[in-house]
Amino acid sequence: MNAQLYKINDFITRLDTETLTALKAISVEKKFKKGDFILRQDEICRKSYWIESGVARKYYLNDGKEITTEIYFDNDIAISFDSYCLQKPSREFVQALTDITVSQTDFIAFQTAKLKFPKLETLDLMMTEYYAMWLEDRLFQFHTMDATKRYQILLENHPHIIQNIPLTFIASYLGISLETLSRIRAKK
Amino acid sequence: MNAQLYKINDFITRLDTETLTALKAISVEKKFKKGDFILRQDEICRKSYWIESGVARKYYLNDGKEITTEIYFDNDIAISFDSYCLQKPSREFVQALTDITVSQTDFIAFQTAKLKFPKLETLDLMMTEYYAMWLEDRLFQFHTMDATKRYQILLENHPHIIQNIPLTFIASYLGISLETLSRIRAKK
DNA sequence: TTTATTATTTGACCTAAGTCAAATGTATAG
DNA sequence: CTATACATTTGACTTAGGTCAAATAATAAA
Repeated sequence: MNAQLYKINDFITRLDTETLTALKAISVEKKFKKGDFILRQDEICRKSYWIESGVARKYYLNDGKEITTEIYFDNDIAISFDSYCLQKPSREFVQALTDITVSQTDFIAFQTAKLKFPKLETLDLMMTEYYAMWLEDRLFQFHTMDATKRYQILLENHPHIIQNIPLTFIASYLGISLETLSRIRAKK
Repeated sequence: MNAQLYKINDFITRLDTETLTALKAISVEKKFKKGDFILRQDEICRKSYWIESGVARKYYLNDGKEITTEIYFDNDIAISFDSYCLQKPSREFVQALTDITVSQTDFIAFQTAKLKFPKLETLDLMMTEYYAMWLEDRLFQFHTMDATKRYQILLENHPHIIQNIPLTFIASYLGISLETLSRIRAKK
């Protein structure tokens, strides 16, 4: 577990019960089936989705081609970030890749709860910091590593990714073509 | 100006004078000369640097080669993000590319001020959201655009960048070689 | 099962961008 | 003003990865 996740975990375990209760009060468990859309392009992302089980992905269309930007596993939070923050139409889709269970929290309810429970604002900040660090790391990979290296790192962090997920999504997530990914896998 | 910047600006103009005074009280104006290091690798990033005038860059070393990750202009905030958030040694350098003036704010002083003035925590969140959106956009460019397109977009957003800044830094920032950038410029 | 349908692999060829090397241009220090 | 260092351009060649097309696998549906 990385340092920021540790920090977040630690913070949550120290939360007072009132704050925790308030958070639980605005969250609902939901289920989606494989292939279901959790969010579509042009919709406003009015909820955050904490993945309890299953796999999902986020993607957008670029010249009609799907570009997968994130693959979500257990304990990841799925949102279209700018759509959520600014409550504007999303450029991205979020889709279940397997049957999944999520804990869904309403944006407005969360904003309201933060006013009463300032520690939720701190939690929000910490999670946003975590996302920014994740983006920095991903950008670093695009900036300095070739396709093979990026694939190796993905495998190290998510060895199970090859079991569940069609290659197209993985290739797109890595920013390479399907064929190139197939060739990388064939070697070694 | 993008929507998030607008949101931040709006928030700042509505801040009560106590909060504003508290923020000013922990900020100091500083000057650096061209070439000076504002932050070195392995140092902890204990300050944030609001650029008032001049140009700076952030970079890290990868196999002995400098990779420029960000170029800062007026009103940008320079920090090594994870070093600042986690107060751990920085992997990045921050260096003045021209003589610059910054408003420098101490990390610990800011954390303390946030406890007394909760609106500073909200401001912190908004600025972190802004950084995450900026990273998402940059990642999008690496994910979907070729070198020429990325250069064009950089030029649109920062037409003055070619006046001041050596090509090596720009090429590195765009993730391409110096020679390729020179050829892109020669065309068109 | 058999047949569709969807995933993955493999081959042949092409292109964007990298590398190495040399030439030219532009600053800056004496 | 000249010399030395640094920046940029240009050329020749290489390579990672893309594209298009066809061949297999593997699933799901009938």
